[in-house]
Amino acid sequence: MISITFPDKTIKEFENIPTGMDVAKSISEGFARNCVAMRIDGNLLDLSREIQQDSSIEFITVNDEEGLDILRHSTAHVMAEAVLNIYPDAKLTIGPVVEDGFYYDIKMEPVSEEAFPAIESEMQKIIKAKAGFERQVVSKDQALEIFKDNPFKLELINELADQEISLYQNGKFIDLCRGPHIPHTGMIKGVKLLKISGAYWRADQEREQLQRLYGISFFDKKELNKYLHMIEEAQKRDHRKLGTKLDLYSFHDEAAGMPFFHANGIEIWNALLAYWREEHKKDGYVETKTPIMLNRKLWEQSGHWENYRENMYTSVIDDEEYAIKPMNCPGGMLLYKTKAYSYRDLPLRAGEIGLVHRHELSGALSGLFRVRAFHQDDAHIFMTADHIRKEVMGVLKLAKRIYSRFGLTFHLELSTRPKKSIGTDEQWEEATNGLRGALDEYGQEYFINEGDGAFYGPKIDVHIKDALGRTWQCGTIQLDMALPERFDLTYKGQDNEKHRPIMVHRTIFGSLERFFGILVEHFAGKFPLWMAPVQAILLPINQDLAGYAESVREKLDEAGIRCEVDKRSETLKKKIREAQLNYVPLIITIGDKEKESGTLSVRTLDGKVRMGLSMDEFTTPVLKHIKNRTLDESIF
RNA sequence: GCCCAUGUAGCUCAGUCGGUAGAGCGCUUCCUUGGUAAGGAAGAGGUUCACCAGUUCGAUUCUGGUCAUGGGCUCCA
Repeated sequence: MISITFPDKTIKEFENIPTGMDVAKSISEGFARNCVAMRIDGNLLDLSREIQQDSSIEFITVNDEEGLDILRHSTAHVMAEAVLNIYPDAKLTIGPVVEDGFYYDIKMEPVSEEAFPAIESEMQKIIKAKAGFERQVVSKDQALEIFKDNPFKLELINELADQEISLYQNGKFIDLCRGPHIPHTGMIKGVKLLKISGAYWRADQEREQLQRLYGISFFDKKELNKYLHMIEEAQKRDHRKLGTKLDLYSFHDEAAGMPFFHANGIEIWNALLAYWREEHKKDGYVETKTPIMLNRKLWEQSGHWENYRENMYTSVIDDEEYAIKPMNCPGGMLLYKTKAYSYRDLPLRAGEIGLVHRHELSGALSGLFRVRAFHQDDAHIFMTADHIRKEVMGVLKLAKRIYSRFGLTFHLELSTRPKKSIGTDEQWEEATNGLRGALDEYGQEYFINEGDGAFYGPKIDVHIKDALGRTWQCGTIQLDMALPERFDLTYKGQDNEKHRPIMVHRTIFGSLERFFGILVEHFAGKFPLWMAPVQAILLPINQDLAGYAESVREKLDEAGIRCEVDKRSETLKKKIREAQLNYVPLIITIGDKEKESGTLSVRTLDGKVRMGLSMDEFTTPVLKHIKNRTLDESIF
């Protein structure tokens, strides 16, 4: 007698060693409804396996993330079957689970999203049939025979080891698969096809173009609706839409990938930069500026001409070839070389808001997130090996200060020496240990990407997390062992000998344009007071008061509050509504009472109204709030 | 760069089975508006439907190409 304890504590006893199907059957009998798969001795398996008597079994329930992945992978099979039913000539390739759902790459005639309803209704038929997923193990030869009409599967099979090729069958549909799968298709309750795109077989541009169908599924229809609602919410804060609505920036065919910033956008931009400059000054940075166009010879010296040329914009001037900078570093090298340095001058922290241009592939462009012209908040820190730990710590602390100002959290990743790299083992060890030491001392947990560093040195990447939980790589701290060498940078040591400084490239925002876009989506357009393009709007309740409102605007403007008057001949109700929709933090109504008493009546975005504030009672807390750059919504 | 979709007024979009275009918002003017989420009326606005060719008596509509945008792929030393 063998007993198995199910997740909901029920116990089922078996006469013999149970098979997975026995377990599945007892689940369907009501012993544990939520079971989708099991883990035996640590291996994730479906419910169609033999169970050893001494196995340690753990069940994966629908609430587990793993359970959801199994469901979605099974849904990919269902989708593939549905596609085959509709397009018999289609050839399946692979169908994995991804972060938000699953996809299946299929060789078929290109289809558009118009095909989704038909595929979805075909999938519903398969789901309603509640066919069980059955696992079969066949020999390689048998597998080759079964999939003889599908060159992609044949390629996959031929790469597998000789024994144990598993197939999964639900109804008549059979697919090559490692598993595991849910017990039967009926467990798929909410399913939706999301998008379609082209993809290459084996991600190789030279090989067949496939159709990649994306979908998502849940154990519960409500979960699906919640997910679809979340997508809708994310779309509402799309920075491309909000940029138009809030009059921040625009894009034009005449300069693809090069954003135009409007007056409102520049107010935010300037607020960001003013803050950046203030924080960097505190940390002992100096600010520099280098030209955007530099002679080819410089790029040859830096190595960019050899390695990065296809991404650079070039031009010929007076028979000399020039390139627009894709990075700021070579210019920074020239700056360093204008002086002789003593060890006492180090560390030297030189920042630059540098405008760079990179000719990204046309298909890669996307709003402010992927552009061809952008500003990097770059800085180069020149130092000795002894400085590494402290300097890197300094950057981490600075990054934390700046990110938390926006309510952004972050995680850290350390990338180590790649296969193709320059420098000696000792140099890499010293550099990597420096970064690791700084990370350890900083104390926040970090991930390690072995071999993911740049060829010229190891790096720390900072990934921020926005209000929707999405992550973005913004900050980076890269040690560079190549450029100081190529440009023969030196400093005089205590020993009166020339030494090679160590250099770090670092950014906090990364690309200002991209960070701007992230902030728009993070705040959903509702910027904190210190960043808001229009901080206060004055609404005269009738046209006769427009002149007085203008005089108030001048006073507030002088006090340092960004302010506008809505002079339109509209009702107060409408003006307030529109100011709210544009997320103006301070909405001030001007009527005769206010004019007579010289006071202000202010409505904040939380809907609270304060009447009869004197100019001082208004400006003092507002200016303090702006100066503190707080996220706190309450001002008074 | 590759695949699919899209490109019509400042914005969001409709439309023309081929006969030179519409709505709402916005804008202008007038009337209104005296206190916290959309007041009313009239008017202007498209070098004519991204651009360039082709078919046609005639193209915004059909065909081809180009450019741009969106979703992916790839790329992001």
